[in-house]
Amino acid sequence: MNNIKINFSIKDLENLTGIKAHTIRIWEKRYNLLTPNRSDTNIRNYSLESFKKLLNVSYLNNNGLKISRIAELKEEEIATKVKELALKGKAEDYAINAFKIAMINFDQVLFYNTYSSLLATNSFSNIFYNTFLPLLNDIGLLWQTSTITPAQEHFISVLIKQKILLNIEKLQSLNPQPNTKTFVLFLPQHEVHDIGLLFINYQLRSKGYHTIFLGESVPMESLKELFNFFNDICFVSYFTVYPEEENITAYLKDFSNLLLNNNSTKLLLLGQKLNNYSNNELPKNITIHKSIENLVKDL
DNA sequence: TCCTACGCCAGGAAAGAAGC
DNA sequence: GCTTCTTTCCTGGCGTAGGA
Repeated sequence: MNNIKINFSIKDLENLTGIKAHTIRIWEKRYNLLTPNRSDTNIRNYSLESFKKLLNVSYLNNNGLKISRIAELKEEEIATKVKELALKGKAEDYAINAFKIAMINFDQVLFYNTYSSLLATNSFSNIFYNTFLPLLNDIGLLWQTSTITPAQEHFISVLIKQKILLNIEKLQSLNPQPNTKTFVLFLPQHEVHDIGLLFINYQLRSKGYHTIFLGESVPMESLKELFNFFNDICFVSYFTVYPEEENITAYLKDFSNLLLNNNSTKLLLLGQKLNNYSNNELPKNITIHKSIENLVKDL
C-alpha cells in the first residue's frame, strides 16, 4: 500500500483540503511547510505524504493553532498533536480527513480502523450525520472538480454502504409496529446514488416501521404493483442527479396522477436536486424535506 | 483558452503593547 | 479599564509571463 504512487496538483490539494492554492504557496514560501516536486516547467507536484501532512496542518489550524507554530513542529509532532486534539475535541473532523486519505489511497484498513474508533464513542446514526454526510458532500465536490477518480468514489461509497447494510441487518429481528403503513423506498430511473435512501431505510427500520427497499433506477409504472400487496403506502425517494431540473415538475405530476390517487398515499422527497426546486403548486401528498433528520422527525 | 507561478498591494481580524 | 497604535497573519485582487 505504501508503494502506491499518487501525485496531486496544487488545485487537487485545494479541493481536498479546502486550503486555497495561494495560501498553500505562501505557507511553502514563508514556512517551508511543504516541499513539492517540480516539473521541468516548475509546476508543483505533491505526493500522498504531502497531502496527509496538509490535512493534518489544516486540522490543527482550524482548531486554533497558528500556522507559524505548526510550521515549527516536526512531522511526527504534527501527527501526535492531531491525535491528541481528535481524542478530546471534534473527532468527526479528524475522521473525515482519515476517510479522505483512505479513499485516495484505497486503504480499507484505515477506513475500518477510523470507523471502529468513532463507533467506540458514537452511535451509528451520529457517525452517519456528523461524519459520513459531510464526507459525502465533500466527495460530491471532489467528483465535480475531477479531483478524485470514479474508482475512488465507488470505493468509499461501497464501504459506507456496507456499514449501513450491516446496521440494517442488525435490526432484522425487530418486528414492524402493528398496523403501520408501509414505506416504499426507491430511486427514480437513471438515479443510482442510494446511500441516502439506504440510511433512511435504516432509520425507519430502527423506529420499527415496515419498509420495502427497491433501490436504484425504478420505473414509475412498476411501483403500482405495490398496491396489490399493501394498502397504506408512503413512498420515499432521493433525487441526487435525476430527474434533471427541467423534468422534476413533470415527473412529480406524473407520479401524482399515477400513484397518489388515494388520499392516504404520500411521497416524501429529499436530495440535492431539490435544493433549489421551488414549485408552489406541488401536487398534493408530496412533501420535500431539507434533510434526512427532518424527514425522520416529521414521521 | 485555461491553468499555474509569482510578485505586489490592500485590507480585515486578532493579539499585544503603550498611554491615558 | 478603556482606547489607540503597532504588529502579525491571512486572504483576495490584480497584472504579467509562460506552459499545457
